[in-house]
Amino acid sequence: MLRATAKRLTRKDILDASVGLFARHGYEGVTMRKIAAAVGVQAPALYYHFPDKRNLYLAVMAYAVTDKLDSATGALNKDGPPALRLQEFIARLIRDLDADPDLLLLLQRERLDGDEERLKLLVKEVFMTPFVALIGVIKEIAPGRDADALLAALSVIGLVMHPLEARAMVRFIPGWYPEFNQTDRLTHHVCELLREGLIRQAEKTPNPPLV
Amino acid sequence: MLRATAKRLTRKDILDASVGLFARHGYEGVTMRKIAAAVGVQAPALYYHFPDKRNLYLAVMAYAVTDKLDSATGALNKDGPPALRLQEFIARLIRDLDADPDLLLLLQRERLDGDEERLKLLVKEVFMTPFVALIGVIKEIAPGRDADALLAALSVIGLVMHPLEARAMVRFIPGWYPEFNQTDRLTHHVCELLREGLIRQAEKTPNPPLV
DNA sequence: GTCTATATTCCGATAGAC
DNA sequence: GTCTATCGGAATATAGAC
Repeated sequence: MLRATAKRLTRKDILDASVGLFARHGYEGVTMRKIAAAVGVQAPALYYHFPDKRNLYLAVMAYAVTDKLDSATGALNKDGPPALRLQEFIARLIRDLDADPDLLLLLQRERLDGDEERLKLLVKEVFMTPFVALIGVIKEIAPGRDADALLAALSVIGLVMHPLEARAMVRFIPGWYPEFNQTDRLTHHVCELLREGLIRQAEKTPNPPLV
Repeated sequence: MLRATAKRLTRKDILDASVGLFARHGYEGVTMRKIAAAVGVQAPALYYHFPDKRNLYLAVMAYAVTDKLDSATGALNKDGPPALRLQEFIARLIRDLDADPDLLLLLQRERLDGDEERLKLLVKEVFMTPFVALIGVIKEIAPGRDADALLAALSVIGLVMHPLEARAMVRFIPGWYPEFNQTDRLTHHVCELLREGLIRQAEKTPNPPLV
């Protein structure tokens, strides 16, 4: 019940109440009645503001993702050494995704449920600009390997998103501690992995003994 | 219509027809009628084999994930240098996830929709063993950094899964070519990233010129 | 072991009063 | 701009014939 006092609904009231519901339960798992209850009205009131459920969902998606990657993207377009710009991008992306769990959930759901048209639109309006900038920075960092820059950009995004996406499950792994959820720790780990790799020490130790 | 000739249904017929439906549309997006249609029977026939929709879904999950990570896990437990075991694990995991798109989709959906109890069970029955083995190998590779081994294991999984999960969207990025879907190319890229890092060249080039 | 028929509930969406 | 009342359809699940 978001409207304790106000009498009239605004479009934004409905969107604010809907984002979390669609993020947690998905499009099919949310009903117009439940949205209405979350806003504090009866279901038909929603149809004054949105023509149908699908259009409400599309508006929610647009509302939830708009400008959310701008800060991280800005780090890529700054001046300075590309390696530092990349690390600042990672730090900001982790910070912003951690601060907005609904955004992370909606992106995952859209990846699963979006049809070709919706996925193409999401890429065009949200991911294209940061992703292309990320590829550019990676090409600056490793000029000789342009062909793999797109895969490397995907790897960076995966290093950032997967630990956040896996939070609900990984806490059941033995050896997990709540500190692993700290964003600065994840940022530090990802940046160090990108700087040092993971299995360089083994390369330096020729022929480890067979166990 | 899977049963062109056979008269009687088996439990396995229903599971085979259900896996793809739940993977593509999610629990709420699939109806007992649609499952029945895919099997080639009327909906009530399903209730002879499963008590309700929820139990059918749980059986589908168990059926879809059982033993699917055994090959990759086996690579971790072999003899030999840990760095090679890790790379063989990555190669097998990418190969097996690529070969079974329904598995990848179901795991993502369960991560989003599973309640605490179901997530805990999934970790215990599916992810615990390979994940702990992966952590062990990583500790062998980088003995000095045990505290970060869990984060490193998460990173490895993210490097493998994210490019596969993002396939539906990444093809709309300029510069993408179908060859990026080749599993051996992804495997090679991930292993090289883990060996070499991504921004080492920049470290070796002190003070790159400001653009 | 599967069918037809159906009970019950809930869905998205509309009509019309206020 | 929101309400009550309701339509038409589809959902899960059951009953009972065969």
